[in-house]
Amino acid sequence: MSVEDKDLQRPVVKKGRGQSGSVSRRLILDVAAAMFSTRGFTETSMREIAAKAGMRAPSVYYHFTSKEQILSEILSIAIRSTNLAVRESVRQLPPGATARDRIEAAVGAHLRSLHNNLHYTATNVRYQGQVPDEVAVNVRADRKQYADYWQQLLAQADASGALSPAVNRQVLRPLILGSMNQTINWYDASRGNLDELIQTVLALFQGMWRD
Amino acid sequence: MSVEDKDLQRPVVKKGRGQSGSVSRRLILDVAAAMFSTRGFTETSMREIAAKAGMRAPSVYYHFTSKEQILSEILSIAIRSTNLAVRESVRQLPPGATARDRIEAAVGAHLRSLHNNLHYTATNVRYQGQVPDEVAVNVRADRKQYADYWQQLLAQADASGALSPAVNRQVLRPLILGSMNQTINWYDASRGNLDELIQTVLALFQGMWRD
DNA sequence: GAGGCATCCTAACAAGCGTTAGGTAATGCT
DNA sequence: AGCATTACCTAACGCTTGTTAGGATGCCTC
Repeated sequence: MSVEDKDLQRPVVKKGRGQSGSVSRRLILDVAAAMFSTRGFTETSMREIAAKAGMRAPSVYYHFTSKEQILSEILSIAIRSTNLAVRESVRQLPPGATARDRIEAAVGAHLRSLHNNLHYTATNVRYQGQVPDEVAVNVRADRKQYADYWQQLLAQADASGALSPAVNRQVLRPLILGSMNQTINWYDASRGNLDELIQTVLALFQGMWRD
Repeated sequence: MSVEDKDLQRPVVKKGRGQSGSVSRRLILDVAAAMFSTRGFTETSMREIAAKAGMRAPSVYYHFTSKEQILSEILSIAIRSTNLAVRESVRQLPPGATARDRIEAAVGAHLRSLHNNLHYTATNVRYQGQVPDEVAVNVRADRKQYADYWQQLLAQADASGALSPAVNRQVLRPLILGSMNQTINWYDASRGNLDELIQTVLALFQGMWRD
């Protein structure tokens, strides 16, 4: 499953003189995500985004009301797809799964989601510190929801006595999530496949468990 | 020891109509680092940097040849000070120190250096993926030198059989360094003091060691 | 006290930015 | 055939940007 699959159910109707509307929209998001994640938001101009999408800058405004809306939508897609993938992977665990099983499944799903929709998630990681404008209030809500889910996973593990007493509960979640997110800056297939990365992360983090 | 101490040996001479030259220079670097790390490089204008340094934009060009030179200098200061602090902390270890002792000392020194000169190092972490222009060739050299030092520490640990066979050697170094660097995005004193963070990181990474 | 240098200033430039206004071509519907 | 709608276009706006040119001011030296 790629980033988002809505408006792909009905056969795409094509009017106008260019592409179908939803196709162009998605194309703009794709090229914008690619440029935002590599060059940066302010460093990428609407004219460049438009050019890579096969149109001129003002035409982009037919699909989006502003440059910031493009960013906001990219961030939402990134957060929601990861959120969904992680929850789904935990949900599919067998009934007898322990808290540790759940967290390890979540780690794998998070890393897989990160590197599958790399441009979207990399944009999100890059602009997690601060979104340019106040426009992204819903983005902050999405982020909080995902953070809360992890907090819940960790709280369950803690309650079941699975966590090592040596790790500070206050820093564990951001430390784990930050470690995984940072991999988008350096990891590529030349360092081994994704499963190897996941296994190494799980092995490295073994210190979080009680013995 | 703060970020850099050169031109503080001779008594600062004051001519001209403003501050001493080296004082203004350093002030510009400080305010620029603060703004680059929080708002971003392109998002920060020369006029804003100048205003926070108590002058007008063109006056900045008396001290620096371009905006990118300011960034380049901030990055160099960040990398070199961390490089120095980490090597120094390893060097001060007692003679009988193991490879694991050395790496754990390096982890502590790296985190301490990160959060001591936060604005400089945060700027460096933020723009590690790609420095805006080709100007930063020396920056890349500094980075490589530091990365090589870590590679050497890890190679020694591996040679002495200290590393767990479960961790992939290809990804260990960027994974560890990235995990630590990412802490600048969320860690502050409200989550406990720095020593607690260091202890938790060391505890979390326990999985990298054999048994 | 005059010259020289260090440190700032004002004014202004060209280029690029996000965005708006208003027009045009291509398709589907009736 | 004609109309409405969709999806693009060109032209241009006001604004901000990094940077340069040239000048003023204050301290130090002789």
